[in-house]
Amino acid sequence: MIQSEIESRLRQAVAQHVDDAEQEKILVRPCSDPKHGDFQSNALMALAKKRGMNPRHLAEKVVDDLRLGDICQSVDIAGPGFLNFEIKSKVIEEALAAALKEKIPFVSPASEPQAIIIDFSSPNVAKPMHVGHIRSTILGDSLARILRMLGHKVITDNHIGDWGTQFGMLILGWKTKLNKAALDSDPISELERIYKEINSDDSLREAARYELVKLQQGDEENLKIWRGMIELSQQQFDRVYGRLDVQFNETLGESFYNPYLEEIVEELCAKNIAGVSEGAIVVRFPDDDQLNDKPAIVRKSDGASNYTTTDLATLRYRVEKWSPNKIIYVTDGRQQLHFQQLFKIFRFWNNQFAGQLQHVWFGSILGPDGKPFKTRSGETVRLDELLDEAEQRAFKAVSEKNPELEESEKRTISKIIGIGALKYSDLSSNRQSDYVFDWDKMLSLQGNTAPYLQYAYTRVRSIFRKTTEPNWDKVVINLDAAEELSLAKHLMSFGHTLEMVAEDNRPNYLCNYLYDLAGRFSRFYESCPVIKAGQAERESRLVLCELTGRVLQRGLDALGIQVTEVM
RNA sequence: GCGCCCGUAGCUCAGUUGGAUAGAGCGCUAGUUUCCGGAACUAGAUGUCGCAGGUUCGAAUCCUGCCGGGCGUACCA
Repeated sequence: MIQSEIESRLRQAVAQHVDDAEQEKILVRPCSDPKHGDFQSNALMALAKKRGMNPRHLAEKVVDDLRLGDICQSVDIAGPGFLNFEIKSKVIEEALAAALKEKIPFVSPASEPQAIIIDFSSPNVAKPMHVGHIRSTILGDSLARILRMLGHKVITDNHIGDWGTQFGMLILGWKTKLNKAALDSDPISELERIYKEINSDDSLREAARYELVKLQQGDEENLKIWRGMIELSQQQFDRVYGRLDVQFNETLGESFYNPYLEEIVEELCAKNIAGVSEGAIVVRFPDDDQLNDKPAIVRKSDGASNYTTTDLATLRYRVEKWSPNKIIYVTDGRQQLHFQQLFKIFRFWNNQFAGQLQHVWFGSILGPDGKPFKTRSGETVRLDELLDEAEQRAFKAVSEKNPELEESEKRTISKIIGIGALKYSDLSSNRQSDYVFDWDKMLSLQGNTAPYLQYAYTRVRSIFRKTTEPNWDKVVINLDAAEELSLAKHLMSFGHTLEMVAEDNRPNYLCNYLYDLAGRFSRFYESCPVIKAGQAERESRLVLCELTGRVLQRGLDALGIQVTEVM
């Protein structure tokens, strides 16, 4: 990568003048404004400031020692100490030629691959998956794809909610209220119905608790019912994940960790990490300004453990099984306090673990009224119904645009467009913002949407249906037009964009990059004829088309979105 | 009360170590098609970046205070 090459040479040059320079802060970025050049570095100003040096003077000395003649046309110092680099077009042309041979163009694998566990989705047994699961599922899957693309070993881990007091009610309902026919036709709705029926009747509370105790004590009948509910739920999960094209390496329920909960609480007490308070066992954080009045319960006063304990057991299991460098939890922002506590307790408890623990949180999905997204009747929106609607709306759009397509082809395309639009609308905004769910916007097929990117891809493919593919090894690349150079330079920063996404766990950087790419391609497409050009120019431009197509396809794939030849 | 997050164009949102003149889409106005998919492209108008201080050569970004909103805050996850 040219960018990282400039960066490493700049670091060397800086080291000759500032021996204690923070190397990792010396960064080279694409220019914010192309008139300044191709790449820029702002690092010297901060570096000089911290040491009371004159930034401009430092820049001059560093540039004197910087050997970039083989890459750069020019290296300029601007304003108070910006460094601006202009790349030789020959170097760009060589980079494109090299990219044609790379498996993933413009991406170099991480120099130190890491083992990273991503915990996301986490649906609950006997409940329908709903909009609340969509952000976690889509974000987590995208992060997994991106980290894998960068060469890391990723373990996707689905932590299923298969345990808790609700199972007392569900088992009681199963035994006394179950409608077999309804269970056969729509098991999840029936499970939801019996749960609600029991839950709304206070007189059944004791009986439900009794069923729960029996389940916890290993009663055969109740265990069988419980396993049946898990099985039915897993079928539902698999259908949804299949439609979303999401896969997990590991799927374990909370119940898997039940055998370890007691020993963990005892160990925490033995190590004086936890203590008794108001009948419960809690961990306190007296040394932490933020948590000193926020104890975490690890055993409730009724003797049962809660999710903090389960999560500790899960953490220990994962650390032992996978020895990860990093564990990422993708959940709603409302769980921030829980994860702060969890990570702190785990550090007290297991001080050998050197990996990172990250809580990657996201905001809520709101309806058009600005309140949490619900159906008109106030129910939570089921995920399968949401996917149905996305596909139906896309089908309508595809049918209007391309009525002559076969029915089955329209179906296939509208799945790609509909699911893609849904995913993209979620991934393209800053994950920490709440976002307003808007069908028309995500499928409006204009602006920063998946269909716009997919459309750009179909235009690339359309060109190749009308011409013969050149021998890529022999094409002489020659970039003259401003639109060609603008497109080519942007293509080159694909890998850097993925790295930034991985750094902050923010796929919206990639969305912005792809949107920018599609725009540059459209401008190139408008002003640079490909098929009608003479052979040399045509083949050179076909390289740009081919690489744009590959980067769009890989980039969308990193978001879990597919492309289509026609739409 | 305490903690976290948010407040950027009429609407929905971006904004990469603090960095160069704050950007998109929608909507609005005016254009572009003998040419590879017009689901496109070009041009134009629109901002006290919630308010007030501070740090800095430089602040939407960092610090302090205030206003407004969302969420969390011991036995749900």
